Amino acid sequence: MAVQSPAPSRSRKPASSRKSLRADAQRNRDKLIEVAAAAFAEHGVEASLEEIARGAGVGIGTLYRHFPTREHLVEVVYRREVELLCAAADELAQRERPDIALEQWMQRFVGYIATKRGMANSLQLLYATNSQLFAKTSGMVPQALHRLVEAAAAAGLIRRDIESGDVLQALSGIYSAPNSPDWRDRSRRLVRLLMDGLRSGASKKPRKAN
Amino acid sequence: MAVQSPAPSRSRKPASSRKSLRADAQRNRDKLIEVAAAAFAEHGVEASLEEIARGAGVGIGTLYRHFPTREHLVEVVYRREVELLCAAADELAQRERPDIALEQWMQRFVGYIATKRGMANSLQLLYATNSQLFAKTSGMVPQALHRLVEAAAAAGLIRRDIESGDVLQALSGIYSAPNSPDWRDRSRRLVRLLMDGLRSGASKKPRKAN
DNA sequence: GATACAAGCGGAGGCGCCTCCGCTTGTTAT
DNA sequence: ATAACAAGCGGAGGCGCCTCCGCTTGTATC
Repeated sequence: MAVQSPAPSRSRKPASSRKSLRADAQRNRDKLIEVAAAAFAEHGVEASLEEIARGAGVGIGTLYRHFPTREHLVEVVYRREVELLCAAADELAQRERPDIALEQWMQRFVGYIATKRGMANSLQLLYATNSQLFAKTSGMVPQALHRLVEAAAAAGLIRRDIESGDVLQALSGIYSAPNSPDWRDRSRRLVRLLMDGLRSGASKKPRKAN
Repeated sequence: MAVQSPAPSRSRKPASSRKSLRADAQRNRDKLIEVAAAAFAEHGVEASLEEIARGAGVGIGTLYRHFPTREHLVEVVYRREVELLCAAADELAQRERPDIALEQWMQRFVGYIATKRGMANSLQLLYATNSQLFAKTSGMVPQALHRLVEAAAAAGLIRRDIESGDVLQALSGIYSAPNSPDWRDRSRRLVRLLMDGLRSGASKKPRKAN
C-alpha cells in the first residue's frame, strides 16, 4: 500500500468537464475544442494542430497537454458534436411542430455526418482500444431520432406504419450515397422527399402552426 | 490523338526494372530499396525516409522521385522480399535434402513474416486500390511451400497424409502467436517441432546426406 | 573526342509534429 | 492582502515530410 499524497480537500465545482481543471485551463480546453471542430470541418482530420493552437490563442504545448495525440482531439470533438446533435433534437421538439422538428433534425443530421467521413480512420483507432465509449455515443443518435419520430407519429403528423429504425436506414442511404459535387443540395432534397413520404399516410393534414 | 515526342530508338537493356532507367538512376534505385529494406526491418515502416536517403548516399529528392509516397517504397520492398523468399525455396530445393530444404525455408518464412507486421497498414492502403498486385505476390508463397512439401513427400522424407495447405496453416499459427520477448527462439522451436511431426510418419528414416 | 540535351540529382526551404523545461498564474491557506 | 506552490503555459528546438528548381551527368549523335 503506497502512501498517498495529502489529497487536498477539494469539494467544489465539478464544472463542465470530468476533472476539475484550473479555470484558465478549462477555458483553453474549451476554446481548443471549438476551434478544432471548425478546423476539422473545413480541412478534415489532417488539419494542422499548430494552426488550431494558434486559432485558440494558446501555445502548441498547451494543445498537446490537453490532447496528447491527434486522435484524442478528434474523439473529443466527435463526441461533443454527437451530443450537440442529440441535444438539438430535444430543443427542436420543444420549439417546433413535431413533423417540422423531425425534418429539421434530419437535415442537420445528414449535414453533420458528411463532415465526419474523414474522422472514420482516427475513430477506428480508438474504437479498437476503447469500445464502450462508442457504445454510448453511437446509441444516442438512434434514440434521439426515435423520440422525434414517435412524437410526430403520436401527433398524427406522419404515418404510423414506419418505425424510427426504418427512417435511420433511409437516412444512411442518403448520406452514404456517392458524394457528387452537388452533394449538399441533393441530400437536402432527399430528406424532403423522405419527409413527404412520411407525411403521406398521416391521419391529420399538416397545416401551418400547431 | 496527341502528338507524341520523338521516342528515341531505344532497344537495349531491359535491365533489372520495368522502365529502362539511366544507369546511375537504376543504381540509386536499387540502393534505395536495399537500404529501405534494412531500415524497415529495424525500425518498422515508420523509419525515416531522410535517413534512408542518406544511407543510400542520395538526396531526399531522389528518393521521392523514385517513390512518390512512403507506401510506394514499402510496397516495392515488400514485393522484392516475397520474391527473394520464394526464390530461396527453389535454391534450397536444389542444394539440400528435401526435408532439410523444407525446414530451412519454413524457418526463413516465419522470420520474414515477423518483420512484416508493421507493413500491414501501408500495404492495406494499396490493397484497396490495387488488388491484382496482391493476387500475384500472395499466391507465390503457398506455391513455393507446396513445391517443397511435395518434394519432401515424394522422397519419402515426410508423411503423406498432410498437404501443403495444412502446413501453411500451422505456420500461420506459429507466427501469429502473441509475440513474447523470446519470440524469435520460440518460433524456431515451433518450426522444429512441426518438422518432427511431419517426419514422424515418413516411409524412409532420414539419415545425414542423400 | 565534341556537342547537345533530356534525365536525373540533391538539398534548401517551408511546414508540421512533438517534447522539454523555465516561466507565469490561479488557487489555497494564512 | 500575502505568501507559497502546484498547475498550467508556451514556444524554441530538433526532427521528419515533401516540393521545387537550378545544377550535373549519362547518353545519343555526329
